[in-house]
Amino acid sequence: MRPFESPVPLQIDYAQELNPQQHAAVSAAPGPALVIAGAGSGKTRTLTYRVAFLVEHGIPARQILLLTFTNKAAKEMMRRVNDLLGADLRDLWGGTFHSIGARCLRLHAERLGFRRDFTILDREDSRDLVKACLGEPEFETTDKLFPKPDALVDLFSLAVNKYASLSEAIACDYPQFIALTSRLEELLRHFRARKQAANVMDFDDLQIKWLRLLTDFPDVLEGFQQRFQFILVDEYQDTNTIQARLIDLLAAKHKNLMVVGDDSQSIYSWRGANFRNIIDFPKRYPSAKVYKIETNYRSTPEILELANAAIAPNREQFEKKLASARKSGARPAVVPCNDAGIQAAFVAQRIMDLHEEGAPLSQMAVLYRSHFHVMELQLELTRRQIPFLITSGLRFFEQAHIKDLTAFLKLVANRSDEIAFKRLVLLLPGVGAKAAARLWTSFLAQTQVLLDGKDSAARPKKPIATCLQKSAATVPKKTATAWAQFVATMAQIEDLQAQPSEMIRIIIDAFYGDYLEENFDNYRQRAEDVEQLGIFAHQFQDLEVFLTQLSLMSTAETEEQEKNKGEEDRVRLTTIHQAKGLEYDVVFVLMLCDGLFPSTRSLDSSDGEEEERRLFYVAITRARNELYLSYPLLRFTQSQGEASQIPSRFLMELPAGLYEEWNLRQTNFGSY
DNA sequence: GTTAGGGACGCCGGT
DNA sequence: CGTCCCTAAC
Repeated sequence: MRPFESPVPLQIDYAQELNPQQHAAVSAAPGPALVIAGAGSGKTRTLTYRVAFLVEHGIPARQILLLTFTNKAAKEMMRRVNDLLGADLRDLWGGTFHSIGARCLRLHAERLGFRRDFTILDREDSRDLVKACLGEPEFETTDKLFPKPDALVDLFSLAVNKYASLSEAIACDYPQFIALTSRLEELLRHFRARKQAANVMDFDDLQIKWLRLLTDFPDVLEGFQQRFQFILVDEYQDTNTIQARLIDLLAAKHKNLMVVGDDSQSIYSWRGANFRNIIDFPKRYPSAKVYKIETNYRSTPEILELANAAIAPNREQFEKKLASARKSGARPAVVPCNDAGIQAAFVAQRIMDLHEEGAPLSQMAVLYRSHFHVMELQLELTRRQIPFLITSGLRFFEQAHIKDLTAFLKLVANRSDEIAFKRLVLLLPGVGAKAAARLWTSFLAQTQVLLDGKDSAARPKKPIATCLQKSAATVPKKTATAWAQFVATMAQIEDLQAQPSEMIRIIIDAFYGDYLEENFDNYRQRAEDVEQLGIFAHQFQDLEVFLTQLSLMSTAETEEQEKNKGEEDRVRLTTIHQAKGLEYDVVFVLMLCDGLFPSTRSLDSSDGEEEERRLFYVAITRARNELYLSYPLLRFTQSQGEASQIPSRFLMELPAGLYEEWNLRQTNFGSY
């Protein structure tokens, strides 16, 4: 394809609104391009303008595919393009690899032996299903060392994400299970068969089956290649092997592929991300143009210098030098504290001081390596009544009560969903694992009674409630009342023809409200959450779309809902992983002790330390104006009680001139 | 034979 | 804070 010639006068003055490096990338000629965009250099801005640039040059929105790390990022970019151009971007496909995968798979599920109304399993669901497989007679074991369902799910997932066979994954990452390889392979076969029978896909299936769809069905591949003439990928450094192959296949025809990333911010190798994808991109695409964007608009020179020094020990990276465009500010502070309690007190006090000087709480963030590092601080903030917003380990919709509710909807959408079914009947008093399994068998038989005979497609589906009714023989006596209530609820919601918010209303009124009240002390809080879910559901007319969205929404996105609850000014508490792409005026990084950050478990592999260092780099570069790096000298541990801590090796690596060491004892220790 | 409740232990990260 | 295992109760 020839370089872009503007057929019409352009609305946007690109050279004016972008710096020269950004402008070069945005106006790149068609063909493969790699954009190395350092932290805070306007990566999102560059991608946004690139989309606008394409649209202005007459590329129809439906021919553009935009793959991002979160759905929120995709939405945000499309909104910004819309603001820039006023163009209609509804036809532009933008989202995460998982959500775009789900979309493609829905179009062609039959080719892979699934129906297009498949539902999506989260990690817990997968674990439940693996557990169910382990309950089959052939897998019964008394071996205490046999891997737990959690470990099995991890193992199966890692194999997929590394695009390796199970035996390769075992040999490479779980050598302790080598002797079990053939049994585990058999188990995996069962697990897969059961997923297919239940018409469900887990997160990994949304990638691997999408890839299979493209490799096994040339006509399908051809269709997508034809459609997606321009492909843009954000956060390319965090793609795994499958995702890189997906992109390569989709772009193979037109080769109009622009990938954007920062090799220094690759922090997801533990879930299969392959950092070689970005390093080797120029080798895979010899004609690729490489653009570097190296001006940082976010951080003060002091913070940026510290960041550059922090990442310097890493061997493998693209040569680049980030320079700050900002005026000088305060040097970052390194703050040793006696213990985690003092550390929490220090952070809380500092937050209060800054807030009194006029800094909004919402512009401050506390970052940490692992969720449990923040416990003491939560207590301290609560004690001092400093409002905070925490992105905890559990996402909103992974909470039991939210999952209970969605299980109703999932079963309506996909009556083969064994996992949803069992979850629901387990809510009933007197029903445990055994009764649930019996009920499922009998329910399954009932749903299939109508399938014999001819032309099942033309026949109206037998209502779920009727199938349940006919399974009632296997219900324990004391469950009878609850069972009737359950069946009645199901009868009501399946009449509604895909009105998610209506369904939720009925489930709460007819069944789940009572259940919450009987089973939980904090039922009010939980009831409020499910109400919230009902409100969120208002935006959706279509049940499948709603469920897909819900399954694939990240923590950050669910918080959008939370935010609407109160406009209160709050400090942000988050893991570094979840803070990716975000920025704050003031950043605190906690628990910089060797063994916690870098974490011991990451140091098994030689690449582990480099990845932890990149994580440290990501943490530092979230800060605009002020940065505090703290660690406790003593820490209470499970095994040894009070143990003295060694400061993180990442702190030791920093040249002393780049930070200021605070001594809480000498200064105003009393107030901390 | 099952289910329900209580106590002990262990924790990296997330679509 | 949540999962697992054990034991009491049905």
